[in-house]
Amino acid sequence: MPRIDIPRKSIYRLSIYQRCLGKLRENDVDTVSSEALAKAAGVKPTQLRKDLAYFGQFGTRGLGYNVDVLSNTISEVLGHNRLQPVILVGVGNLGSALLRYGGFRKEGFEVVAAFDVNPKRQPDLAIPILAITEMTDFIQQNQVKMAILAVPASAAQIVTNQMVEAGIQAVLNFSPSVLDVPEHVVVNSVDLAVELENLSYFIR
Amino acid sequence: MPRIDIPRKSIYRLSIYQRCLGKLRENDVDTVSSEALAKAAGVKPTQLRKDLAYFGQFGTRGLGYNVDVLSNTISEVLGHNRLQPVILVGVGNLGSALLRYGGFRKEGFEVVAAFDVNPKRQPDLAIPILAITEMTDFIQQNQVKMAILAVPASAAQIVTNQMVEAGIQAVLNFSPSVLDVPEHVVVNSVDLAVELENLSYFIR
DNA sequence: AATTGTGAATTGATTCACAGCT
DNA sequence: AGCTGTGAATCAATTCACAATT
Repeated sequence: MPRIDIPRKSIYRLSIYQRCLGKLRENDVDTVSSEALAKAAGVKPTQLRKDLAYFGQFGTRGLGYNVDVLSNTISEVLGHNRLQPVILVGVGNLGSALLRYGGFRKEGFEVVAAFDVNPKRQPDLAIPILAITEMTDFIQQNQVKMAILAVPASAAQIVTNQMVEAGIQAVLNFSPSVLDVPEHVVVNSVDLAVELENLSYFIR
Repeated sequence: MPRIDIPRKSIYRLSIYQRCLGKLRENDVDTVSSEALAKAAGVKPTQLRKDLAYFGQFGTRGLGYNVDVLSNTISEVLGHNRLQPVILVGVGNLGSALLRYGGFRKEGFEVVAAFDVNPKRQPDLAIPILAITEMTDFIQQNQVKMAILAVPASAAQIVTNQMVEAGIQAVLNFSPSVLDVPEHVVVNSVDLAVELENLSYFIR
């Protein structure tokens, strides 16, 4: 599978298309043109078609795309047809908000456990909050591959090393720090302060 | 100022460099080479130099960069020397976590008010939570230019229109939707589900 | 001797333009 | 006739290679 040399941004856009297709589905639309879908996703039609072309041919010339078929195909490409288990590390403000945030499940992810240095009880949450010392075992026993990291910058690299050691292959990093990971591990960082700073540059 | 045609990613990286410089400062380092700083920021030295070159020449050949000088310069470029007021709209799980998250202030942003359809009291917060009907006036009276949007997808576009109408020029969007805004408004979107989906693609 | 600053080369992503289906 | 799929062309970002400077 030529996962390499497909632009990462294309993969991002696939998720956006997927969400737009979901809405069309709800409205019982069954066919959509690249023009209409692109508009909903905020991109150009040619870009949408190019993005899809990396994975095959899913449309019908003269007609457009079948909403269900395309949606299923994208699900398959993104590899989230079955529920993917995720752990969350760092149950501070942001961490606990993310736990409560239901949006993941709908998209095929399940936060199966959370870890913190001091695992104070959060009784309104269905998910167990465990001591960080139990993390390695948990990852290994449950074959977890994905982690959400919401610890302070000072702990980020240490915790990451531990997770990677235990078998984590993908990290969604909310800590304001640059993580150093081996080749085979993917990191996506969401840095709130950086996003704000970036915006402030663009307001003249 | 040729703010146009400077890659947006360069601006992002400037923020990262800035943070690394902060750490060096704390450790009383006063000179740093492009190589060392680039390493800390997770980029190549040439890229760092190119990024800086968009704005001028700040280094000394044979020596490197003065940490204070460079840091101040970047602050100036990013335009956050003075505290920038920000409003937050949508005080749900994510929204209230963001309010509690102190990280913004340190980086030059102050959340001056929060808005929600039903402004239930959150007594532990220093910031007033106001009805969304008061938003327009507040924006205009306080000349607020930046907003953090944390409402559900269904409300996102409507609220955005209202904010933009009132004078907001930059939006940090946490809602899972593609926002349609006029030319002069900047949007940065952080879509948690999309980030996870993206990661899940890369774990074979 | 060391390290920046930068034009040229390269690599990558987007858009165009149109051939190919239905 | 309409809309997809795609090679070619353009546009953008990164990296190289080295001249310039301290």
